[in-house]
Amino acid sequence: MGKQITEMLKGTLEGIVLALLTGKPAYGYEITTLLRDQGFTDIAEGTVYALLVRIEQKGLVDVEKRPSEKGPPRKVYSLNTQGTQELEEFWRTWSFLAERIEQLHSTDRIEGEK
Amino acid sequence: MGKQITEMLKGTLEGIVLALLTGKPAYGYEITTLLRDQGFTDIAEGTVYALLVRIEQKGLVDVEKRPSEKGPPRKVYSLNTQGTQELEEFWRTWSFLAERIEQLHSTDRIEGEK
DNA sequence: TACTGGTACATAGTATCGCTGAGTAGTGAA
DNA sequence: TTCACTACTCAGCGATACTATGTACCAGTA
Repeated sequence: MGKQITEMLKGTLEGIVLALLTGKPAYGYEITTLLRDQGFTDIAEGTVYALLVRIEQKGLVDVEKRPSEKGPPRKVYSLNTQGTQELEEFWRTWSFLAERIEQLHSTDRIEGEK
Repeated sequence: MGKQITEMLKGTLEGIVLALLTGKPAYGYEITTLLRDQGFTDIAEGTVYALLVRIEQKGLVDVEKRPSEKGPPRKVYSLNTQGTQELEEFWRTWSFLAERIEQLHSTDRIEGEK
């Protein structure tokens, strides 16, 4: 997919992860595989963990440590009130951007047909 | 709009500018005002000029210097073949991302209604 | 003349964020 | 013991947008 997606994920990946956490707490490794399942095959593990540290420090999630049947204990993240607000703000920002870009996309196509 | 949009623009602003240039060459100052008109009110002039330098160095645009009636000469940028290809790649990447995020958005709304 | 404001471009320094690459550790199966 | 999967951590890097500032040209006006 090239390098474009890397830059495009900046600012959106956080929202994507917050959205994944809506209603269903999850731990880092689980989130990574969820992302891979959804088509983001190239997202590095390290990226996800770093992001989780960030949103925890921003106070957007609550963390609970739980033992795992296999492997080290898990850190389970769940969206709190502040995280929910941040997610809503994310959707507003995303919609703003997406609307304008889609508009450019359609006018581009019309130009192209001339 | 906060800082979310700043991060979200990374990777998309270049595509936005390339799209603006489709079929109609433009110069930096003009592009800045175009962006402002389209709702991107907070984009700094410096950001646009830096981006234009970048896409010129990448060879995505052709540049022509033209005198202005008012003020210093303008640098008029026009999309070339390579730029057009880059823009097409941008649309593919954007569609990939937008589809997945919109899907998350809809499932989020459904979750929220429960 | 001096000043203001609009036009037009440029750039040094900073912060953010995702990626690379490597490492640590626990578990179970071959 | 070796491998593979699970699970988390971290140092260093590169790309990009923002801040702040500067240069320069022109027109109107007090």
